[in-house]
Amino acid sequence: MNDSTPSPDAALVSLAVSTVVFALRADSEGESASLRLPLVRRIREPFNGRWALPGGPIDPTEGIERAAGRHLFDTTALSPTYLEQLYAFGGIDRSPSDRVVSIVYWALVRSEEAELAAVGENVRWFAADDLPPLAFDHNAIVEYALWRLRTKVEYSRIAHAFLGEIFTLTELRHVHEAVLRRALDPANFRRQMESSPAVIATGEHLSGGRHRPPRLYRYNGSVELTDRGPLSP
Amino acid sequence: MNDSTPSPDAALVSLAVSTVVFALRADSEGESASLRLPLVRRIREPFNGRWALPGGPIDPTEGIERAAGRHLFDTTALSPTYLEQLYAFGGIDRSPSDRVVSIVYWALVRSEEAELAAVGENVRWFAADDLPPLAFDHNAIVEYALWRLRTKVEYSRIAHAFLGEIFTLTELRHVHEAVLRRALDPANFRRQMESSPAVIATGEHLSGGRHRPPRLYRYNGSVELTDRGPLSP
DNA sequence: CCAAAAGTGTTGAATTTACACCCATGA
DNA sequence: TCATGGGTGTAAATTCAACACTTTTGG
Repeated sequence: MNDSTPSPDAALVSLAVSTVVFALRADSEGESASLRLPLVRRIREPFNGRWALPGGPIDPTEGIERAAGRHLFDTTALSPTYLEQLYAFGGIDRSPSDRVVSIVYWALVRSEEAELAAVGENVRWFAADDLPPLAFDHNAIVEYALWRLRTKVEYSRIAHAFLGEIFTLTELRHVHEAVLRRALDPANFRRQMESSPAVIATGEHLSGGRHRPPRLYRYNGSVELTDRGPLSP
Repeated sequence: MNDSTPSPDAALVSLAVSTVVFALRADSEGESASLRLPLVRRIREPFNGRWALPGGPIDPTEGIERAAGRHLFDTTALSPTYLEQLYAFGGIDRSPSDRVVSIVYWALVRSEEAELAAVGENVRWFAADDLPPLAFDHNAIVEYALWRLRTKVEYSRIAHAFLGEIFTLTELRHVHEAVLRRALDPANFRRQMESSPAVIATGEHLSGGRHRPPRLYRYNGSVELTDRGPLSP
């Protein structure tokens, strides 16, 4: 960026965005849920026919985060509740044909939103920890995104992005448990959450369950969801 | 990256790398040290004459991290001990003339190494928390890099990258104190470091000081410096 | 009234923090 | 021997983790 004149070689490196989108889907019959992500089938070389992360080139008139959101919506009809930059991948052998630098985002969507996704012959959901061989270096990218999600759940409030406006602490705990793949103590989890300013009891209760009606909570809008990089404010 | 054919517009978005380099310099007369970083003066529009982060375009035959290191060496002669990707900046109004996406790295260099930097009319060191108005969005980028450095010092062992092979715990503590800008309890700091596998006592002592000779330590090479992103292994 | 989830209380362990105090050296 | 930084000991405060126990609902 020190040199404002694009080098004559600039066009030889193409720039693209991709997004790793996570949703939570309740396992059949069980209480637990598992992480899933949407992939799109490639319809040209290289890796024709393989599954890949949704994405595409950057339009010169849009910011890169916006480009990620647009490609995601165009291919899957998804609008994530959370979107953050993951990493820029720029190794020279990522693509066998051309040289591509990919700026990858990761995103979270609510389960209801995930239902609306345009699923079809060329768009499908996969279990995040049981993927087929993907195009390019996308398996490694998903691994890294999973690591970031699991790390960040423990110190930020991104888990809320999987839920709606109003939720019970048990629902929130189930999200944490599904992401971290281990059971959490309900009593201690409750105290942790209530001691943080991020969640607020509404005073309402959820009726209709088979047992004691749990309290309902909502997000504290004045608390930032999490740091989303340098451009948050 | 889903579309392997570069769009006809690809050349309209140029791609560059920049690096925020931190070094520690002892303040005159005092015990404390302060963070400094090298900037280069721009010699063309836009922002002609302003100071900016070292960087430049990506060569199609090199990886982006390598490109960052190369530009850094070419303009300042510095070889950092630590280099990690910071963030990709891609807003549409970053540059008044063209559209540039910058992948920014941050780096640490040892003090001795910093002495060797090619300082001149167009390369100078600045105090990290007292910068003039820089070109583009570089002030904001440096702020973010500072935040990352301060955050990461607390849970990783990157502070070692400011020191040589062998060091005393007091030297290491001074690094932490300079980065965090607050005093740390020597007794507790010592225990923290010794309880971690990252540092190992050599058994040697440093003689020549004015007081009791302190023990010398070295890094534990088998412990990763810190996570450097998805490409570490 | 019973089963089961919601929610509270309590205790011991582990960790953090503050600070008193002894040690070893050069001058 | 004294000033000073190197290094150890220790106890209070805080946080964490495990789990017993009480509450509230539907059936």
